[in-house]
Amino acid sequence: VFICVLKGVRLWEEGKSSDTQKWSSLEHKGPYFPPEYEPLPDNICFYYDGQPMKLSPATEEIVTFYAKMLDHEYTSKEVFQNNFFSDWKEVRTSIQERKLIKTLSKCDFSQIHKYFVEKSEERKNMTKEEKQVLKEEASRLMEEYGFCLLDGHREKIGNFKLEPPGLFRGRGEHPKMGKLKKRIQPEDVTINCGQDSKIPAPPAGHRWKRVQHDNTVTWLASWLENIHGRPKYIMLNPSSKLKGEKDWQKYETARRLKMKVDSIRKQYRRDWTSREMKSRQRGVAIYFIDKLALRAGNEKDDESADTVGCCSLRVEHITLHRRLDGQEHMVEFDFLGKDSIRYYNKVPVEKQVFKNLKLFIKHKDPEDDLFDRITTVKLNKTLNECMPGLTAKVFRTFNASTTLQDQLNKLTTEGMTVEEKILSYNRANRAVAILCNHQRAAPKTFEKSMQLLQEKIQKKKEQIEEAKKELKEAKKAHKDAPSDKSKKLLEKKEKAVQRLSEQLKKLQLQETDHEENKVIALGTSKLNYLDACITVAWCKKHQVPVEKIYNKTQRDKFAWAIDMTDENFQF
DNA sequence: AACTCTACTTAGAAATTCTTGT
DNA sequence: ACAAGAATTTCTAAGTAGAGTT
Repeated sequence: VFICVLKGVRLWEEGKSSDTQKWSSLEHKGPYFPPEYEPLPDNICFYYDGQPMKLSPATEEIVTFYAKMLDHEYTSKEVFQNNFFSDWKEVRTSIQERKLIKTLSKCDFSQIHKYFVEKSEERKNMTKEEKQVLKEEASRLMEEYGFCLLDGHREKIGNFKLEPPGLFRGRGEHPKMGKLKKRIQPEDVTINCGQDSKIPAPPAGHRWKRVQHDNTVTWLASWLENIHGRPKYIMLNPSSKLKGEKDWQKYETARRLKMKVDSIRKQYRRDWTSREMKSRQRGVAIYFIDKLALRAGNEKDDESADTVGCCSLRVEHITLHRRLDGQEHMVEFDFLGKDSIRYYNKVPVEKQVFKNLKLFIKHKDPEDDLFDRITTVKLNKTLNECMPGLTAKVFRTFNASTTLQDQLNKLTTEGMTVEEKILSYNRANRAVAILCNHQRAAPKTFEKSMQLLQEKIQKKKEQIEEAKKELKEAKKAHKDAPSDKSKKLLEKKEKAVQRLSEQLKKLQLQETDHEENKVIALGTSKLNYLDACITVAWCKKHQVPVEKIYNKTQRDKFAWAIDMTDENFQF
């Protein structure tokens, strides 16, 4: 028995080490700690109920966090104010502070606020030389803390600076907004490094929480963040080999799904008519994930914003329309997804899906789960049985990359200029961003820049009118009294009209592009969902320099694809 | 099977730097 | 040379999902 157990353990360990060992040597300097708090100068003061009040450094620091945010919308929210005030209260040590400060509305941070506004103004107005000094300082820091040695290679770290203390700003209606995010002490930090590497030195007079040598994980340091008590990590930059290989693997999994997707689609359609409710729900859920690129929708606690994904959709998030906009069996989705970004969509669905949805919502309240018989865990288990490595999120990657490839094929033609090809690429990229619902707040300068563009267009149109008039005159002159000179003039005027028309077309194209990008964020899909091999192959096939599509960071991240992809690559 | 813990990817906002037109 | 606007980088929150625990 003993031998069997021993063998079992060995086998398990070997199995584990062969596919979960992430590195064999790892050395780094540990995280960089943000600078200590610098107390306010004596002439800058906090006022309570009209009276100046000197605060202890600890409470003063917290007050500066709030004061700095004063002209941000956040500080006008009651939840934010209450969370801030109660966390601030807990840090107050002096009896005077505890006794006196009773309500936020009597707190006056305006002098402190003004002080920081002026400070940042000063920063902006620094001379070139002063800025250069700062830049060098930063690059020295990067040089010292920004890299690690992993398996003998110098790799860039993604976030070597620890997060400074401040007030927590959640996304959307977050119940914890305004809470104090505490300063991280070395005693909070776990270091992970190679067994025989040099152990990073903690700041003088301090010690690490723990030093471990676990090569089954990729992080260099971790701590528990105090708002939710979740772990945070210091990890490598996407340009690293470790991350790059993982990224490549992700797209290879998505490509395997391509081989399997027909049979999976057949299966979920079959599930729509299953005797079992859970199979029907699973079938419809996977259909949504596949068709609409919805996220899985894990359960979440109520200590965060109320957002949902597919499996956590509630009855109130969909409306069924027998007929809508001239189409049958329409489902109207309206819910807040990740980062409280609104998902709003009206989609026609198969009759059987419509019937099922009606069934799922029967006798339920608006706040009940739409899919009450399934969870993301069960759903992923089913998917994994269809194909090893398949989970809900693979569908997003698969559908995003497939869409890019299809759109690129559709939108690119040989006669196009490089500029037109780039526009096509952006269009294809945009189709993906829309599919994945990647939105952003409209840029503050949007209206202005749009107006500017429209003025330019108007001007161009006037120029064209003018040029046409001149052309007409030239024509007439040439007809009345033909001569070499009149002919030349005519040709010149014709060219001018043509040139101006082209410029107008370009401006109008720009206008469309700009308008369409108003609330669409292209970056997220480009960085996380689109197999870089598709882009690289397209660039090669159509002689578009890859730098026109990928900036430096993106080229670093996708080095693996740029190196190995030829123009015949198919996703 | 529910719950907890952990590790990793994905996300938009904000800050910073670069580019462009004047 | 400089200011405005665009592009890029930084920051860190918020997801997904696997594994372990009860």
